[in-house]
Amino acid sequence: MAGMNQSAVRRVNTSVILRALAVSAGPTTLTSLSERTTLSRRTIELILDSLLTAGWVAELDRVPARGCAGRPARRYELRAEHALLAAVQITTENVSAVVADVRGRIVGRAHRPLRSYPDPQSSLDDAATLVREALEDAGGSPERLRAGALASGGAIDDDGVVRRLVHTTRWEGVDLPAELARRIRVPWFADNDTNLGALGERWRGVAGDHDNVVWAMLGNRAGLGILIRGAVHRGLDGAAGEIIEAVPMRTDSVENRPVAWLTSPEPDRRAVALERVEAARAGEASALAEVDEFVAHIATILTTLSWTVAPSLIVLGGGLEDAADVLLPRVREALRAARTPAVELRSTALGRDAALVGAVKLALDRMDTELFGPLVPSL
Amino acid sequence: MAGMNQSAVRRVNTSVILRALAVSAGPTTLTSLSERTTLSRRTIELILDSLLTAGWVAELDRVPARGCAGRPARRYELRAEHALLAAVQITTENVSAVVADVRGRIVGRAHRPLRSYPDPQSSLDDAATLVREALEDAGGSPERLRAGALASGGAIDDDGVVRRLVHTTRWEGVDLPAELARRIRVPWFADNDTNLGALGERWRGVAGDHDNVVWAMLGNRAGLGILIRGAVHRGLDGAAGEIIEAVPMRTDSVENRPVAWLTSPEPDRRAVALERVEAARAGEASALAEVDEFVAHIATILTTLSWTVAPSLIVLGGGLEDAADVLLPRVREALRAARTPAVELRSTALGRDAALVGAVKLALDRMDTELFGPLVPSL
DNA sequence: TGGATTTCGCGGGAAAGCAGCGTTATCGCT
DNA sequence: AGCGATAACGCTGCTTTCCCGCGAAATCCA
Repeated sequence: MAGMNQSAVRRVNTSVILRALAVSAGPTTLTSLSERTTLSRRTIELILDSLLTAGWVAELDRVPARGCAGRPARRYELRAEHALLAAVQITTENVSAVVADVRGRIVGRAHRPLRSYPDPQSSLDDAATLVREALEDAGGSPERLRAGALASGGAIDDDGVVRRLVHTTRWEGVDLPAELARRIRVPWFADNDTNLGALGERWRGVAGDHDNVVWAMLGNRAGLGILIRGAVHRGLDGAAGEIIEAVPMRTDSVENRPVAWLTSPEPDRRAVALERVEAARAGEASALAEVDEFVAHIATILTTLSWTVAPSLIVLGGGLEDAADVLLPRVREALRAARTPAVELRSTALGRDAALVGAVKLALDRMDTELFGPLVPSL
Repeated sequence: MAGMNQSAVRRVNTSVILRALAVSAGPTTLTSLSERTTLSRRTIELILDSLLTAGWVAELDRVPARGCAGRPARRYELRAEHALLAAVQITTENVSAVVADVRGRIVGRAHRPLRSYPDPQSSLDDAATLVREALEDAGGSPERLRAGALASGGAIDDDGVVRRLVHTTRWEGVDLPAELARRIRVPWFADNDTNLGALGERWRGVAGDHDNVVWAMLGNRAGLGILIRGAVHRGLDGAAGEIIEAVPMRTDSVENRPVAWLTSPEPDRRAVALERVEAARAGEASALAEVDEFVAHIATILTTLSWTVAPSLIVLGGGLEDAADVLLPRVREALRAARTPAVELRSTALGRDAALVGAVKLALDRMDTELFGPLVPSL
């Protein structure tokens, strides 16, 4: 229940202007910023001054605007490379890292198989190494790195602590941000990979206009990423969306049919699944039956979601996108038959990068908060 | 993406001070307000001045503070009766209205059976009449009424329009706020009764500290009210929580056993249900079996919720509270057996008034926004 | 070449909050 | 009853921040 003062106003307005610069494609003029932010020209002038000296913004040459009269406007541009963000994803098989600028453009990458998944410490060592490699790949000096975020499986709570993970207890209680900050000295954050998938999809993928989004990976592995009012919803102990924990998987269940291996991290299994999908495309009866069964399974889960979370968009990802042509129409039909609300169903636009893109966004948002304070007076 | 200016600061701070006055039990001093809001004494002085002249705040006599030295402080108090809020609830059987002050104290009531539920227009006429009666009961002049809110069953979207209602289509598309504003000329708002139950429970009930709450009515009638980050979550077309729409109810299903009539709006059926509960308390085998079956049904739904919405608290209401001693321990046990996250389970503290209390809170929040503007710059 | 258009650059002013200090009223102790 | 300690009052002056508006500057177009 904290009040506001003028410096809070300045912080908010600075952040607003930075965001306005970030969303605009090219250079921007004072007038355009003024219109979009409802702030006066003078105010923007002053704030841009401090952003210039801080290095966040560059002033470009003045160029006469072709085709319209008037004095040429000063043109400003976000120096996207002024700050770099790191994102790492750890799966059971691999660890991959990207380094991105504040616009979300990925400027460096690194990828390798994990030495030993069950062991948190060595995995986190690998993660840190990968971040350094990605930073080198980006050609960026380490001191430009401002923040990082980790995407991992399992239930991760609001503080980034692993609360639960299928098939192993060795990660439980690991404080991911703290562990990573020990290895690479910037603020770190962590979240579930499906949650970050949803976040990424809203930032740079297919979920742009939607405030309530579910990013769904359903199959052999299963998890939901949930955005409510545009923000990740973790729930108690990060359990929101961890449906794989809900039911112990039976060997005879749908999730163990080959087609459900679409979501598997193992290439061999994925290949088998894709063969089944191809067979279904070709009209082979047994493959079609298997797909139908799988679709029914997916539709059951999504129907439940439609009457509880009721997102306006569901994004299929985690491998399912490779069978989008087969799955999407069938699942849509099943949802319509179940008379659910008119939820939109799409395939991921980011593919395997979804969680990494979301992790970049997480790091970016948190960096913003650290620099400018919370935009909202916390009541 | 709107910037902030000083008048926005003043609006925010005025609202912050009003809220601080509202939550404090007795009269409050400048110093105490200053500490709680982190605003300077001077600022609070000035804002209280305008609130005094506007009638929102009263200054009380100075009384020496017993037991501690120092000049007696000026004491201010929220004039709770300065504004009145109306709340109406329409069920299939009844319509009831309350009038409350800004503290949420209910100062007037009215209640009567509904003439004809399927007919929206006559039902809304009844609702308007009841509000006038409740206002009379409160002894308040109509011009002190500032806003009103309606609680109704069914899927109600963000604009207050009924999108879906079991067993009838006659309410579909009815713009509840507009219809009520035609009859009683204040701003009106509408929401689902279970959503408002959750909101009420967080404001004046058992859910005070919890940000993610599910208010659950499960049985013959069924619906979930969902709070995420403290705010009502409606979802697409208001479908969030409308689980009764998910599955067509079968005559042989659990929801049609007598014990499930706990949630029925019909007194006769409720009486039958309570008899069954009493029999179970007495240890009668068939009643116990029925209760166990009902508990399993409830636990199934709540388990699903624990892995999707993952609230930190689930409140049982809508009639279930009358069997709390029987249901709560059994459902808790079932959830524990299912290894769900450690969600808390409680019985409603507001009982049948939950939705009405929540409606008062809804009207209050919206009135606040109308008076002081949104607290957050909308990005 | 000159009018129209658009932005620049800056001075003045208003709104809001903050810091600080002497004043005032009360308590508790002698 | 008197006196120091205490805590709030009431005010002046100051800082920060934003807004308004006007003359100047730079460009386009006829």
